[in-house]
Amino acid sequence: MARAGLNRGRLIQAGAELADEVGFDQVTVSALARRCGVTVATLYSHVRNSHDLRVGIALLALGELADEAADALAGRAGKEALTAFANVYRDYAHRRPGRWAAAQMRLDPQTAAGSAGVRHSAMMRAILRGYHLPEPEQTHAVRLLGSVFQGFVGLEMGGGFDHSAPAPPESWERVLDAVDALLRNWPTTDAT
Amino acid sequence: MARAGLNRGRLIQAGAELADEVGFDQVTVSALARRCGVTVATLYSHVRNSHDLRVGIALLALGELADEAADALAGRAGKEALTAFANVYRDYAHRRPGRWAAAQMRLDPQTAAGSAGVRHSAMMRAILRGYHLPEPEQTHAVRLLGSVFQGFVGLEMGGGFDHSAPAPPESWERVLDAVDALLRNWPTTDAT
DNA sequence: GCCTTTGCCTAAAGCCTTTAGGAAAATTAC
DNA sequence: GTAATTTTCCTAAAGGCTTTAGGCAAAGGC
Repeated sequence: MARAGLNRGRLIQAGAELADEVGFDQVTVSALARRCGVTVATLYSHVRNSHDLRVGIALLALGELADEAADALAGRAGKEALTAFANVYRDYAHRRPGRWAAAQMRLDPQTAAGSAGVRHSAMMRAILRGYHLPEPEQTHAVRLLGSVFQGFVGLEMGGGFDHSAPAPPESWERVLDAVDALLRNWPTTDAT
Repeated sequence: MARAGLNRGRLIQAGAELADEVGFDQVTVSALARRCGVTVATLYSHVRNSHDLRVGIALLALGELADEAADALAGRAGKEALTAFANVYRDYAHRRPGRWAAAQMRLDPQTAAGSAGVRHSAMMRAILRGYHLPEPEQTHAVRLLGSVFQGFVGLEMGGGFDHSAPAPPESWERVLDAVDALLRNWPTTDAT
């Protein structure tokens, strides 16, 4: 019967590749079975259901992203760290669009807590240490960073920048400059 | 036969309500037909297909959002304008989660050009006029604004802030303070 | 009252999901 | 080396959602 030797890991890997090729929302149990040269029912012995498959891809993506970010962060601090980290996100989104979309999936609290998502916020906090923000402001700053990265890449990928002139990379650079400047000069609470 | 008197407009309106109730990706032609007490095939005389329906909801949402934003902007400038505008976005997302998700849909260039999306960027530019940025930087600033708003609300809605302490509204306020400060003190290109 | 438009329906084909139950290959155990 | 077990895969089948084709009936204009 010449079996392909599939298992959960291989399947999710293949699912991630499929996502990058055709888009995350086109990742269906049927399409994946077709791609693996196997009947649909087969996949259900490796994966609980469609949602489980998608969550698997999301966790894979979050892990890869955290690994790359950790690598990029090694030995860097300040603006250099900020830029390196941000570029990992953006580059990953361009290089693996389907996986990146998967990483945006809403996960239930349990799953999220066990995901590489926690590593991500830890790294953002590490970057912020180089900017010496007062503690109560750190969380706000982490959220700002996440918002800017997520927001910019999301808009860029979604074609939100396709109608105005400057190419995204130029804006990206200026946005990172701006965020760096902001972190170095974080406004105090009593500002009018 | 006691007909309900449906037409495209009413259908898209109902679709928007359905989206807010069960989530935008649960908006299916079948579900909408069920909700309207009509057979599935009926909807296909009002709407080209599933995608067309979703695009319709997206355009409705973009229009509503632009209207509300324009209202909020009237008679305001500077930080007041920035805050009012930003709050319209965030409030809308909370009040109409399904529509907000619809508004994030990727539209093909044609459709996007004819949508209220252009009003949105015009309003952002109007806000920036109060900050007197040099022209080449304006577009970058518009993109930063969009990124922050989109990013923050997206993360908040996606549960990305559920695991750390301060409630989102507090961070939102601080983030808006920070963005205001940044716009008032936009870094020059030659900064190291 | 007739006619056109508009709203709606039945029927049917195609694809995706998911479960149930069973065969064959690969692995392990004696 | 063979027997038992586990793993991988399959056929079959039921239920949903999408979309097209063709036709009936209500509403409204003339």
